[in-house]
Amino acid sequence: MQAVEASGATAGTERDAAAPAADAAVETIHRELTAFARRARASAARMHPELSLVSYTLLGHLEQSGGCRSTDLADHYALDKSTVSRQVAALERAGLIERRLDPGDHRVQVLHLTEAGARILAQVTESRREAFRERLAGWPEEDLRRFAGYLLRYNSATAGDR
Amino acid sequence: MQAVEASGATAGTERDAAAPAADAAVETIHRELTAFARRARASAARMHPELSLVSYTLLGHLEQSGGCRSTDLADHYALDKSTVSRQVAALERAGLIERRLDPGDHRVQVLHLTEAGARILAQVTESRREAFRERLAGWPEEDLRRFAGYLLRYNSATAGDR
DNA sequence: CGCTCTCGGTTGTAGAGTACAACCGGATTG
DNA sequence: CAATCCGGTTGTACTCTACAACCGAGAGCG
Repeated sequence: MQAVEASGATAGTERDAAAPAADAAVETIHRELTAFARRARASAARMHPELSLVSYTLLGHLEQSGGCRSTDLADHYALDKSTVSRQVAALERAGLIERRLDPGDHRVQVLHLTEAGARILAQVTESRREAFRERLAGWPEEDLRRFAGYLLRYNSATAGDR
Repeated sequence: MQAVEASGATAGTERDAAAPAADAAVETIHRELTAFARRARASAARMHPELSLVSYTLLGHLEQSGGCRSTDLADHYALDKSTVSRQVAALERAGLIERRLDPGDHRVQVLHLTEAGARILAQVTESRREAFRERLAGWPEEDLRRFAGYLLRYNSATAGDR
């Protein structure tokens, strides 16, 4: 890896006089992930006023899973079922998803992307991906792969408890 | 680096038949950062009911800068000045910060951490850091350093436009 | 069968975070 | 001084979210 180090950023707090380098790294990860998170919503909203970050991830999950229940979404994203219910209602109103009654159990409604929903999702995904690609332009492929791997590892470690 | 790769996670969408590996990595980064962001607020709130993610970052900036104006905070975090105004009001009400009139310019009020504010901030930082440390336990130091570096690089690239 | 319990989902209510627009009062400049 | 700029506050409205109460459909049991 190369001159990433002291690129100013928010690196201000010279911490750890005694702590090992690993602690400094953890601190940086903490700070930078936090900074990213704080901006994500607003920037997502700015990029695609039509599809909030939550709606986007919900649609994404629907696509990936090929249809699932509201409860599954709530579990997966650690959201209250009422929240999901309203989000889903909005997405349905917008014509991006549809509900199909489960013939086997009349309590459940299986959610599916509509054609329009799939289209919008693909479009937003592409535009988001493009934005990321731009920001990551110039990174050596090796670094990209490693970065992706780290994020996967980090998120999967935290999937449960957060 | 080691077996981070196909750790299942959300890596589901086997994309890129034709796309280079770099694209796959970008896609993963995109997905995982998004997932992280979506959870951050709620998990932060769960961890420290007393200090929201925004309040936390605001206090952090105050500490780092050693006092600044509301406008600076708004600029730095791409927030509306009204939002910052209310956050600041709340933080002041809670006794975590104080306003000092700039003797040179009676329009500006320089914000400073109070003793209590510094204490709470340190406490929350420590607890957050501990949570991160736990999640990152077992990572080789080399990976931690690289991960931190990547995040710094990523965030500094996006600092302006987002 | 009928009663209770569980479960998926909706609705009522409330609070945080945010933006935009209008405004206020001190500072700057012509 | 008048016009303007600038830091900050207030009014308003909307979204996201949680919690709690509720509804209707299965499931288990006497």
